Amino acid sequence: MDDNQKLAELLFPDVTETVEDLERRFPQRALPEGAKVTRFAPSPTGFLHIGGLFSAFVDVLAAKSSGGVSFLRIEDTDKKREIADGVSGIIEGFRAFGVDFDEGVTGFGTEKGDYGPYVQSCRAAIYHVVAKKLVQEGLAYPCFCTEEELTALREKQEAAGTLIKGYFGEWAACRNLTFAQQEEKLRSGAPYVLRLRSAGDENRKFTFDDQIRGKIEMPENITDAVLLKTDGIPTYHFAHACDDHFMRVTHVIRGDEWIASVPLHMALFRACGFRPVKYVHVAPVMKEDEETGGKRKLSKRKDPEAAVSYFVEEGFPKEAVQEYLLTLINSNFEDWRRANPASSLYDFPFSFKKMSQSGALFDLVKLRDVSKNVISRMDGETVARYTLEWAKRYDPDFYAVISADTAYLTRVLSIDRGTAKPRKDISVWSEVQGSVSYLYDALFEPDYALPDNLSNADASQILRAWEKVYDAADDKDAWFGRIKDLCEPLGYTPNVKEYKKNPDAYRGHVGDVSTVIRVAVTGRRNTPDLHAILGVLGEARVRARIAEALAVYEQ
RNA sequence: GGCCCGGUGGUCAAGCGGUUAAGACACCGCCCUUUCACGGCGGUAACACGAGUUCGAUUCUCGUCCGGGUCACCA
Repeated sequence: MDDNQKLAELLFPDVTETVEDLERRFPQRALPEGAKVTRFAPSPTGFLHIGGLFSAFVDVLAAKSSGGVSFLRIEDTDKKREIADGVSGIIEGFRAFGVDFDEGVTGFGTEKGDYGPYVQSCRAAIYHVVAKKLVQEGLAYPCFCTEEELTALREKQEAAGTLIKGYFGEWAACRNLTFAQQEEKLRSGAPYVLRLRSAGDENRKFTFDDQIRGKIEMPENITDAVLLKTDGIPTYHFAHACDDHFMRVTHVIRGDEWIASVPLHMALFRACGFRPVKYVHVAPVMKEDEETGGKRKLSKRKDPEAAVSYFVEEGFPKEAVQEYLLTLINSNFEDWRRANPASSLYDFPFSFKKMSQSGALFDLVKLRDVSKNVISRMDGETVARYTLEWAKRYDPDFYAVISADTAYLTRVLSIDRGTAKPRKDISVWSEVQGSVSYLYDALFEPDYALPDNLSNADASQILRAWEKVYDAADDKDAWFGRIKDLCEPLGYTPNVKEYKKNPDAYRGHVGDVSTVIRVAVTGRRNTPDLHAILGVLGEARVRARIAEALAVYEQ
């Protein structure tokens, strides 16, 4: 038994399984040619960032569009940051926005799929099998340096002005310990981390092919990175190599802050004898920074809209957020959507290459526009259902009013909807109340102010005349015909063009007459189709409101 | 500082040596219209800078500047 062998036994006496065993336990996936296997791997912070949603979308899009598999893995290797239940919030966020993984964690303590466990803290045994093999092959070694020693090393390098900082070569004190020294330290119970024995050469470059950016050339990794921390838990880097290999991931989609770690990752895959994955480094979602006038990453602390929960609270339909994110992912999405209004977004011919290399500013204004269009395509019933759902949670008072009669709500929200030119005035559910309040007596707060060219006396005269001819049974044309008939006797013209040609000849035109009726009935100047509103309100309430308005104008 | 990435209108972006430099959002104007929201038409507005290469550069090369990332027992 050589020293490496002895060291491996000393370090991992309980590990009996081999890497070959693992290869058999997690066989190659039986997938069609070209199928992509992707994963989204957040830390369980209980918080789903909009950027996370963004890259998760890329994960499932890439998998679905290639006949592959996507899964959710939880990276909880940092016990210092651990919080009680960090996964439920994330799962909830995904559910709210319709992201559906094929495998992986499905809730706090639950998961599905054959390549698990999908929570890293449950995979210690797997990492140790690989670690043992690396030690046996002399590719990893225990390092007993203390935090203070490492700090001192950093300072020395700083002072010496070394170009590369870190634990490597000459600086790596524990790299060349003899077996006897290692054994002695170990037997004395000294804490240690396991480090990679790097075979890299700083003067040698390698290139890898990023799926978005193309070829990137970098110097090889030379540092002896930590593989297992003192507590035996792997670092992100080592876990990445082991997990993405045994979970048979083909494409690692992650934030571009990881580009700098690729040399290490390549070295790790090589040392472990794993076939490297393909990398897809996506740019972060940015936000305009008022202070500097520049761009910065959307920040969890400073920006409420960094959390996906913000969008559900504000009442953005999930479809709107999906569509908007898709436009950021592939800018030709909008054109495709226009051509395929009814298709599932998963049918979109998505491509890594079309993704932007630089971070896109998250544009709430554009989101609202997308949302407005998304909602305009829904029928009244759907809008009612979503509104109810939203209000129930975020606006109980409004919910109490509208939930009393959902059929009525549907009629209210069907006004000017479902036509060739549907109404586009709602972009978030929280705006519904403002746009329909006048259709509820409990929410009705009329503003009887008239345009400057109309006096209270004019209004009263018009309302009194209209009251007499109003017939709730009229269809729209007949109804408007009666209003036109009202015009001339009162000194208005039914012909707007005529009025514009000769304004001094009239007191006003049909528009003014209609406005008076509109203001009296709805308490506002701007509304959707008045005839439809009258129908929804019903004759009794219309007459009551006219009376109320008259009381104001005639006082 | 070393290494890496990026830089087309206010925003998201097409573009891949020759274009009047698309489109969408926002903004402005006009039209349509009983109001609004739509819809239609039009408008303002961009290749960071400097050298090359080339008959010709937004496109290729180099440099400068600016922005971003990374150099942990965090991911």
